[in-house]
Amino acid sequence: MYGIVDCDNCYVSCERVFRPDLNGKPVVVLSNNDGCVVARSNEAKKMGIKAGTPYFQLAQQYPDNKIAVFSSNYELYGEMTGRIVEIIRQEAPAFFRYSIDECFIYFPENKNEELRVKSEELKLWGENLHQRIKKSVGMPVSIGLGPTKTLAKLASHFAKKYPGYRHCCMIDTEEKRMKALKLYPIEDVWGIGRRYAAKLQALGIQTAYDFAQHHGDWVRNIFNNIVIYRTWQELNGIDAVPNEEMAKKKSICTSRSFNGMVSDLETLKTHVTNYAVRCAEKLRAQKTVAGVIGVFLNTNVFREDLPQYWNYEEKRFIVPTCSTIEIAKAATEVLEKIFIPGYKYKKAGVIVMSIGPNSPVQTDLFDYNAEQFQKMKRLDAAIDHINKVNGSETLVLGSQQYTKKDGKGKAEVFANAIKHDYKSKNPTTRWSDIIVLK
DNA sequence: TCTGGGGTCCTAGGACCC
DNA sequence: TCTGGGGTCCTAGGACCC
Repeated sequence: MYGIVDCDNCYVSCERVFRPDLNGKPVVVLSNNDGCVVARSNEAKKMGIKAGTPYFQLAQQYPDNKIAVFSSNYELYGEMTGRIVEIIRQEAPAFFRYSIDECFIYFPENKNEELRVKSEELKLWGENLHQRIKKSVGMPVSIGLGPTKTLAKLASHFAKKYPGYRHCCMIDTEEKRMKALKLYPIEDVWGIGRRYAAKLQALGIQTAYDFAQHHGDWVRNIFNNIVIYRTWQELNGIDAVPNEEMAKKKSICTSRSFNGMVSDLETLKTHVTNYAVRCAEKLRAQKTVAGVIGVFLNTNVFREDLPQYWNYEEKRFIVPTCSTIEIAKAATEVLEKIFIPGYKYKKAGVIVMSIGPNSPVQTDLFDYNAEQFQKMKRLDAAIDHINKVNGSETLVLGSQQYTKKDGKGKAEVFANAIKHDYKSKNPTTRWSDIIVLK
C-alpha cells in the first residue's frame, strides 16, 4: 500500500496558523513580486478565483478588500512543512518528500498474514496522523491510501472533498476502486496533463474509469508512450510508477522576474550574481558540484508593444565547482555574451547542470592549485556558516550589492528587493519576529 | 502600471564508434 | 539492379509534476 499526505491549501494554511482570525474567510497567497495567485483558501476557490490570476486583476475585481492577501513567504512555508515531514518521519515506515506540500508513504508488503496491517488499522493510522499534524503544526492535511501511488492520489482528493472520511480516504477493495474511478474526471488524474486530457476527451473518455476500461494495447497504440501507460496500469491497481529515492538534484535553477524593467548591464550583473550565489549555495547544501552553468535573459513577454529578445548560453567549467566566487564570475561572463543594450529586460536566471558529488572531483591536469582550491572551500564554508547562524544574506559578495552613483560619482549601495508588499512575519525563524503573548 | 519559480522523465534524431 | 549491422552518447523538444 501507498499513502500520500497532502497539505490543504498549503501556503494559505501556513499563514492562517498565525492568523486564526482568517479561518473561514477568503485568503490568497501571491507569487514573487506579488504577481499572481498561487494559493487559495476554499472560500476563495468558491468565489471563483482561479489559480494564476494576476493580482492586479484580482484587486480590480474586488476593490473592497474582502479577500485577505499575502505575499509569498517561503521561509515560513519551508519551516512549517519541515515540521510535518518530521512527524511523518516518526510515524511512517518509509516516505519520500515529493514536493513542498506532499509526501508519499511506502508501506512495505508483508507476506506474513499475521503481521499484515489490517485495512481498518491503516485507515485509523491515517486519521491519527492527520490529527497529530493538525494539533502540533496547525496544518490541515488530506491523506490518501491505495495499492498504487496514482490511486492513493485519487483517494486523497476524496479525503479533501468529503468530510465524512475524516481527512483520510482509502481505496482497498475492487468495489471502492471502481466507484472512485467513475467519479474521477480524467483531467484530474495524476500524470494526465492538459494535452493528454484533451486527446483522451476527443476519444470520448471523460472519467478515470473510461480510461482504465480500455485495453492496455489500445493505450500503447494511441500514445506510444510509456509514462501514460504506467498511469493506466496504476489506475488498474498495478504498481508501475517507480518509487523515488532521496535523490540529489540534477539541475538547479535560480531565476526571478524583476520589479519593473531593467536596461543597464550593471544592474543585470548584480541580479545574475545574486542568482549564481544562490545556485552555489544550493549545490553545497546537497554536497555537489556543477560542470556547466547557463544564464538566460528575457524581455517582458506581456509587453507586445516593446521589442522582444531572449537568449541563453552556457559555459563549461574545466573543474566542476560549487564555489560562490567561481560560479558568480562565470555567470557574469555568460551574461555579458548574451546581453544586448537597448532592450527592457524583465527576467533573468542562472542554471547549473552536469551535477556530481563534491568528492572526488576530477581536477585540471595542467592547472590545478591545491592551495587555492582549499582556500575557496574554507571561504564558502565560512560564508555558509555565518549566513546560517545570522540569517541569509548577512554576508554577501560586493558584486551582489546594488549600487548607483551619487552626485559626486561615488557608488552608493541600495536595496533592490522584489515586491512583497503583503508579506507576513517569520515568527518561527527570526528572533525579531517572535510572537509576543499578551 | 501590474502577469511565478522551480523540477523530472521520455523520445527521436543526429553524430559518432567498430 | 544491387549500397550492412550493430552499438553509444548527446541534444532538443515535448510532455508532465508541484
